[in-house]
Amino acid sequence: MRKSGRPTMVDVAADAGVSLKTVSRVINGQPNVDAALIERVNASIARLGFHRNALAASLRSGSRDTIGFLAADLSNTFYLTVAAAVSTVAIGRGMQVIMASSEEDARSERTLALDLCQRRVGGLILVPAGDDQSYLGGEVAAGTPVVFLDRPGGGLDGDAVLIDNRGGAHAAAAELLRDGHERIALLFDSPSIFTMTERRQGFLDAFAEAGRTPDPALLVSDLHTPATARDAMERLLEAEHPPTAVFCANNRSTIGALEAILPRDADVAVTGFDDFELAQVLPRRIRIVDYDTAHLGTVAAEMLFARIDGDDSHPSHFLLPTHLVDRGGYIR
Amino acid sequence: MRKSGRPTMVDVAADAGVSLKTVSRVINGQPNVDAALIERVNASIARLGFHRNALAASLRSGSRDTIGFLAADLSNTFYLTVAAAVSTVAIGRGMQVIMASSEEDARSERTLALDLCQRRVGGLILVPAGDDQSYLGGEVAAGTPVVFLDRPGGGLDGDAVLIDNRGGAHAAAAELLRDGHERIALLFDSPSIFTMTERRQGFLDAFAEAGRTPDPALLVSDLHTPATARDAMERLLEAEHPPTAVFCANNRSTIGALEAILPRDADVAVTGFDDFELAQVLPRRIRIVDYDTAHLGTVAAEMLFARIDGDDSHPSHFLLPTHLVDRGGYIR
DNA sequence: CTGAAAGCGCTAACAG
DNA sequence: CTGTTAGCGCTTTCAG
Repeated sequence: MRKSGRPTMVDVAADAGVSLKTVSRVINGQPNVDAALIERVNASIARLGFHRNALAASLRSGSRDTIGFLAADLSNTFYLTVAAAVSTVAIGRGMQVIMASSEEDARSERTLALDLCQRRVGGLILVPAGDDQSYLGGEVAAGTPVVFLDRPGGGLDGDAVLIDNRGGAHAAAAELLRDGHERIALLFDSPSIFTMTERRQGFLDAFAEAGRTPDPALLVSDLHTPATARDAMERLLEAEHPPTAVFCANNRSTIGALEAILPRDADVAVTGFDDFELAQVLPRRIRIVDYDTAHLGTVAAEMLFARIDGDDSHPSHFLLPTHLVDRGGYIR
Repeated sequence: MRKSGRPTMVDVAADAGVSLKTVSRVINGQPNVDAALIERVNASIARLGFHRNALAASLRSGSRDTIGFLAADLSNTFYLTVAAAVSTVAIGRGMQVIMASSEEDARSERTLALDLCQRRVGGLILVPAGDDQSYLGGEVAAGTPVVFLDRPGGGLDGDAVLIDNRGGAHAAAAELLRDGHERIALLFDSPSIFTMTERRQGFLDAFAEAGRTPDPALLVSDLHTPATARDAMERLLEAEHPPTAVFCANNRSTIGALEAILPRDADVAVTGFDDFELAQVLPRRIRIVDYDTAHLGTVAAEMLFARIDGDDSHPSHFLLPTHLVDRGGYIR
């Protein structure tokens, strides 16, 4: 009967000598089927090695059984951790996750997001690479909810799940100021990145509140890698008036700063945004603006599923709290 | 015309005043369509905000446009890195990746793998959690290729992409022996894990080749976390005859061992399997059995696509080479 | 170059 | 409790 490889429900029905609909009922666990028939159908399913085609099922029923997660950079541990959390929530709901990465490219983001929509995902968690997501307007209107993650979306009204970047940076800088530091450096990446401007702003806010102004010579931007951050830190340390403290706006900057500070045992207090592996093993104590990365994914997934379940309240922004914690610092 | 939300190709055809088939041709870029009609159809597509339903397309055509990646533990950076590499290859082929995690549970693995097959993935990359994948026999026979990753599968003939665990551990131990170490400890996780028994075997092989036998008191197993590895290392250091070197069979063990060794500045040479973030910043030089994690994913994806493209040669095993490298060790 | 008809494998509606 | 009939949205024949 089966012309092309896999057995279908029609084959099972023929084999079991029942109707197609009875097979469907058995497979979907619907009530009101005679026990003997259930037995017979199950036997045929096993004998033929039948597996239901989920694509056909969802085409007909219109149900969605996957969600999309479009990261900005899947090679970044941060997004991967988020992705794992999203996946856990989804699987708990019997759904699976299609993941993709825009590689921080706005055009890729658009292509991939629309591609996911063509696959009729039930919803989309999106880390914006570009600043305009209005191209998703049609999909959202047609009932595919979108939740922005890590960065707010543009041109589209949607939920967003963000780290409290500004609050965390503010707390870090305020603490350094309270500790009496006069010269505090700031190492950060490109100001075109949302999280970077937020963290810088938190840093500056703390100065403003203390009635202070940071030395512009100590604010270094465009540090994309630990190596560039290390070089920048080395220059600061060798300058005439080196900083007594440094705030690193992401973990790549922190690692780079430490690569400059530790070998020369420089007397500089270090506070960094983002935790990292092995921070515990550092030979000196540093402060970290920490947060629960996985929770970001969990919250995003839960918001998305709430929308899928029909929540049509006004789009909201969730701010993930941060905490200042100690890392490293064992006695040598 | 559109009763339920999204416009369909029928709607586009009606709007453009052409047949359904013409719309299909335009959308799929098939030749032999009048330029004026293409124009008209594209205008209608834009006006209606049409997006093709990829599910319906692949149901009818039988084509597959996703592959499945089933990791053993998506919260582990290793699998996440692999996943990212797989995704990159897939997207380069216009396919997307559905990811899931069995959480090291054989039953979950089975459920999720079969679920992915029900979604008609074009192929499956699988990190076995259990030791029997014969349940996939039917799917493989029906044309869904499977590639095992990190661990060989059981009960099913399939390609496998593995790290050269034994060779890497062998090289590490041989080097320590050449360096004259008499007492070399081995810290590892459960022997029920494939990679662990392979690495232990490589370690033991090196001893055998040198005509030596390791002290059983220095071989510690079942270290699942850095904390337990740290405790084990502390006990070894405080014993009557402490080791002069330690080989840690995974990065959790390495981190734990360092947490014991660094604070007391113990004179123990450290070699670890698996690199880790921040290994560069360590205050002392250690040796690492390193390998290209992403490449593992790339190779697995390429093997899978070769199968999808019809390669029906005998299943093969790919062994990813390892390299001994220095980490850490800046001048204090 | 274009179109009408059939059907992928399943579920939904409505009968019996 | 069971079966028959449509039809999801698209691609694939096969005719014009």
